[in-house]
Amino acid sequence: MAMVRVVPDVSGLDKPFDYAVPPELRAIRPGTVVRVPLHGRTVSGWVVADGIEPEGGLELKAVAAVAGLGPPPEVVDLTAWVAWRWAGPRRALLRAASPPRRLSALPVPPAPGPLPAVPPGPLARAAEAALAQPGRPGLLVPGPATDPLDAVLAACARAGGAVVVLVPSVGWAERLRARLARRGLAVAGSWAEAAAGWPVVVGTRSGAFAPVSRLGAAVVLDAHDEAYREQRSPQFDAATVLAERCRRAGAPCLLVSATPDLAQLVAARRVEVPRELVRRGWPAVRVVDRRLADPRTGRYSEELVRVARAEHPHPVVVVHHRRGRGRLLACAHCGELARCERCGHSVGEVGEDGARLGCATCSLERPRLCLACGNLRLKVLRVGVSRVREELAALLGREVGEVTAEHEELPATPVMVGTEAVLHRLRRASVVAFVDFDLHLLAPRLAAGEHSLALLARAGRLVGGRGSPGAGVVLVQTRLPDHEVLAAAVAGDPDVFLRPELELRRQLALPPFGALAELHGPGAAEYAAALGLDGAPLDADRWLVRASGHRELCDRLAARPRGPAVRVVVDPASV
DNA sequence: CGGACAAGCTGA
DNA sequence: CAGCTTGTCCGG
Repeated sequence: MAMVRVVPDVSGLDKPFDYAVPPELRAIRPGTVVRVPLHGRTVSGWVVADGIEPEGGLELKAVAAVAGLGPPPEVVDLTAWVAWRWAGPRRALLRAASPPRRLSALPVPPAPGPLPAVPPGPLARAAEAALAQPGRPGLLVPGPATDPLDAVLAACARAGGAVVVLVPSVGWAERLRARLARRGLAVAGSWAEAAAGWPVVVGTRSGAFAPVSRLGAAVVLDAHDEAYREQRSPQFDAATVLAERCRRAGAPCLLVSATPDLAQLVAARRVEVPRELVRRGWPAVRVVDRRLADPRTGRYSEELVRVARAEHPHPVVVVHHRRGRGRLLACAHCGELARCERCGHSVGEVGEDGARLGCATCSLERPRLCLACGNLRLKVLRVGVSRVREELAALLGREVGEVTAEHEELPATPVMVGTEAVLHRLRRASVVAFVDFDLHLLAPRLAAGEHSLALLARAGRLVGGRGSPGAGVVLVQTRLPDHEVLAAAVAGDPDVFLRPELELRRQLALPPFGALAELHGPGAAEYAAALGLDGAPLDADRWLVRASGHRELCDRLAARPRGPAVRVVVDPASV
């Protein structure tokens, strides 16, 4: 009797089990969703392998039923690699690769239409050159405001299988689907259509597992975007997953990013985009040196006030990366930092007028006074968005709106203040001004520079490329005016930052040279020791381990099963 | 995860 | 020592 290996859809259980396949269930193949008996109950699971050889003396139970369609066999194999690469359970990946609801039949695919013509133009030519060589992914680095559509069309114009296109957000996916449909391409709008053979699939993060069985090519737009990183374990990066999938399928993979991350820069084959196209895709960036500014005169430069007062066709967006009002306070009398008495984290002003103090970590609130000396006068060391909004409204003498991830509606005011969320939610601006860019440049994480440059690129998309009609300006207030990130943005050339940064990482043997994993939980120290890797504690129950590469790191992690007392993040972003 | 079973604690 | 809690193991 045929036998299959099944990964049960049971959380906390990351282990395959073997079952016999009764003759009447012959539709079973890797990927099929089945019902199987396990420990006295019947659970769902995925077939991950067939043709299993019986092990001596073990009486196998039989698969109870076929529950529906699942990922194609190549994707099932891919989930095993992803589980290894990010040291996490396979079940979550099989879920991401499966239809959202039970599905037992596929629609009839559309008749193959004519392939779109490759649009003339330098971006399409560069994309074609990159797509001509499978193996390593090709990397295109246009400007952030350069429309990447031609690169996508160049991929779609290649025959030989379905094209998978990834974009970072759902909204972008919808817009791109509509644009491709207008050019006569049949774009899959569901799991079933992708599985049935629609020629183009546009998706977000989980699109890397799209159920296409004949992959022709793949394109990842804004390949550096943090949205490609899964938040739950295993915390895979969809761009890396799709590149590996292409490698296995022998299909070309095209990464497109104005600000590629260093790992992609090393892993991919760079295909040059004409210099002038790149430069025109970067916004005009004005760096405002705040080194000589008196901290007491406020945090708004003359330039910022001038542009905010002027009339513009689109909003002026002021970006500040902390929510709330006063975010860090100290006693004006004794200098003690205002901290939470329960958890020790800093407390900020909460409520309409900031009359109370609240903890963002444990949400405990207390009256606005110093715990050390009882003084009622606290001074604000770091302000939040609400405070910036109040100050700007007073300074400009006009109404100023506020946008954070929490505000449902976008304000209609010509000037608005927001956290980074505003750059995701707004499509167009005349000015994007960063109040304190040093918060980004000096953020305590390895990729602070890359993220800062990506932030400027995103702002550039709102104001438009330099020289394009109606283009605005990105204004950056900083005390680090010579920082390479700013020099790169001003020059419209990311390599000004990326080259020296890559060299620095090489010298320090930091990623992308070598691989890191963060372990946390009460058992982190013990587990770090058991791995036999170079390790260092970060704090009470967080450890960082380092290996020569992912092969060594992931093999060690896979070889040593861990208890629930340790959580593992491969390629941690927070370091 | 969730059931099975063993070992530990409590009270009469 | 029954009756209950807590912990550990295991599932095909």
